[in-house]
Amino acid sequence: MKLSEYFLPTLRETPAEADTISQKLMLRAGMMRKLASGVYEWLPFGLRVLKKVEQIVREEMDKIGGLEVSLPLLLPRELWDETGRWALYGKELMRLQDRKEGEFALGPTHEEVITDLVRNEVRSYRELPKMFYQFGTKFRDEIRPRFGVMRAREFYMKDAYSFHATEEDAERYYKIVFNAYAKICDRCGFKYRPVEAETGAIGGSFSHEFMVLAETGEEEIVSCASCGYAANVERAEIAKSQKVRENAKLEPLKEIYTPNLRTVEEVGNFLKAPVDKFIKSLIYLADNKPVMVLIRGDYEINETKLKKYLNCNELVLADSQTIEKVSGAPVGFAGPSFAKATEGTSLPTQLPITNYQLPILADYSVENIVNGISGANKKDYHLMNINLGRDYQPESIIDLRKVKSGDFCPKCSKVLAFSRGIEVGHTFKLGTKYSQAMKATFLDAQGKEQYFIMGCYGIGVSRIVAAAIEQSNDENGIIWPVNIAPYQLVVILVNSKEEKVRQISEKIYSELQKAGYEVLLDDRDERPGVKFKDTDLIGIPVRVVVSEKNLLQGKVEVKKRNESEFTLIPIDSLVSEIKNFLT
RNA sequence: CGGAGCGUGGCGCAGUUGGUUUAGCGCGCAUGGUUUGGGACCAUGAGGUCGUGGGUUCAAGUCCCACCGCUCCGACCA
Repeated sequence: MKLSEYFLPTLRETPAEADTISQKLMLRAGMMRKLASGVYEWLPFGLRVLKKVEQIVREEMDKIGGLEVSLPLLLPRELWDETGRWALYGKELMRLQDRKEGEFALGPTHEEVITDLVRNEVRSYRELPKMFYQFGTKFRDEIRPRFGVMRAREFYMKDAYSFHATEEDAERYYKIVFNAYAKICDRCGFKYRPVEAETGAIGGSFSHEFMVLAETGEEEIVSCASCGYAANVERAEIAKSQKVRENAKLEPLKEIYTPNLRTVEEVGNFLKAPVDKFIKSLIYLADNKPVMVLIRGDYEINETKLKKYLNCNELVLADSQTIEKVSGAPVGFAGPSFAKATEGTSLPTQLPITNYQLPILADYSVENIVNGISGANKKDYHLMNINLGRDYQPESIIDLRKVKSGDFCPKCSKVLAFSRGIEVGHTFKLGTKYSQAMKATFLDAQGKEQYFIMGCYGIGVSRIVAAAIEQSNDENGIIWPVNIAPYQLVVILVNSKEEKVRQISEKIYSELQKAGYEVLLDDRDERPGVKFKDTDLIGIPVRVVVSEKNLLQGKVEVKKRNESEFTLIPIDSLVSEIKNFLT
């Protein structure tokens, strides 16, 4: 492609809207433009990268037996009612009506559609397994689109769905997809890590996310260098600590006056007590029903774990009125014990120790707190020497904690390391969640009706493009990994008016093309500085500079984008030597 | 949805105590010329419903009201 005939609107200045590196560089390099919040146009140069990534993904899907299809974007409500997701998916689902007021959604994912197709067309175990995949635009009305195409409302994705006759086969195939995803990340030149993840709105029994490692990533992950355990922090389990409270001497419960002291920190300073003596009592509304959750003062609740345990759709911290209503005290004084003690006295005057109107859940971390401190459910009072079993009793004691630096690996007890990543792929083992809801069955070898066992597997193709930039750039611009570079080579004419320079460059350009390379020819009537700056900005892996000076020796200059040194190569051997620069 | 901010040629911005009545600057763009190894220079020029609607006023980019859009922080979310 000759740049003089191309459309590459590069920008010298960064548009004010951009915050992340990839977004800035995609705008500056003329890859995309924004049409609305979270909605982008892909320009020729950007689309070329997108298509490169798409092709890598397609090849790897085809290798593992995937069958490419193309499913509609406009999805009728009825299908989504079958699985209940019309109601459950929430505001993220873009909804619209047709002229007859029929309701539709713009597809955010296609489990319903593909399951409908398969239940209508696949009857026998003999036809299984089958894996269908597609590339297409997905719509999700993100609450806050950001980071350019990384969290957009409309984005380009590969989604795949597999159907199996048995659990074993589904798991066997899950591993195959997992390996294919790793291969895709390898080919895209990523430093990445697959991690255990939560299944979220898609559902299913287990899942993995493929994280491209980047400081700027949205996701936080933990990993264990010793045994290889890796998980999204949302998911990461906590190793249960040893019980130490046996034989501990229980001091009498005391009520103490703590005027206007609400937080663990304030009360801790006041009482000169360490934070790990505190039982933090949080009141949540789970689908509008209040629940109290206990955790040690220096830890935080992992709301994903809590939500999963409660099996609720919506989980929010309760508002102050609710807190006052259920605890009997303003915010800051709630606690798990509804036993009564009077100030200065040593014994509870009255049990019961639980309040049955308010279910109480506790994290493992409170189990070992002996003679702890909590709110007294009374304005300006806290309780000292509160003890599990004697003064309060949660319904269950489970893992509700968010991992924290210094925590140990749940598998091998070594210290966990924290890092950040960009989620470019997600694999789910779905089981029969969708096939049961949609009555999708086949006949097994015994002639018996069975539900399909399913898996689903997504890759954010547009997100991969941004992730690649996020992971590989410098102050001058993008540095494309060779496999997804829109062009591998650029030939620059130092002075495009020099007849000899022009002739030789055109010749080199066409020879390189004939040799199978994707080449840009910068034949614009611009000064060399402009061309060098643009070449660096758009990140072409190797540049060939043709100048009058070097032509005198019959040579051209070849330089890799990520190196500062160039090499002079005789024109005659350029085509044969160029491959050494592309590794 | 809560908090904050912004909206002025393609991009980045100034102008906002109302009043040089033709709204500026830099970049980019067009034409001509000089240049040609890291974002050149000179000259000439094109390009603006000052986000939208309403109001106040002799007079509104500037003040008031409403709305829309965009961005950031948070909550939330594959």
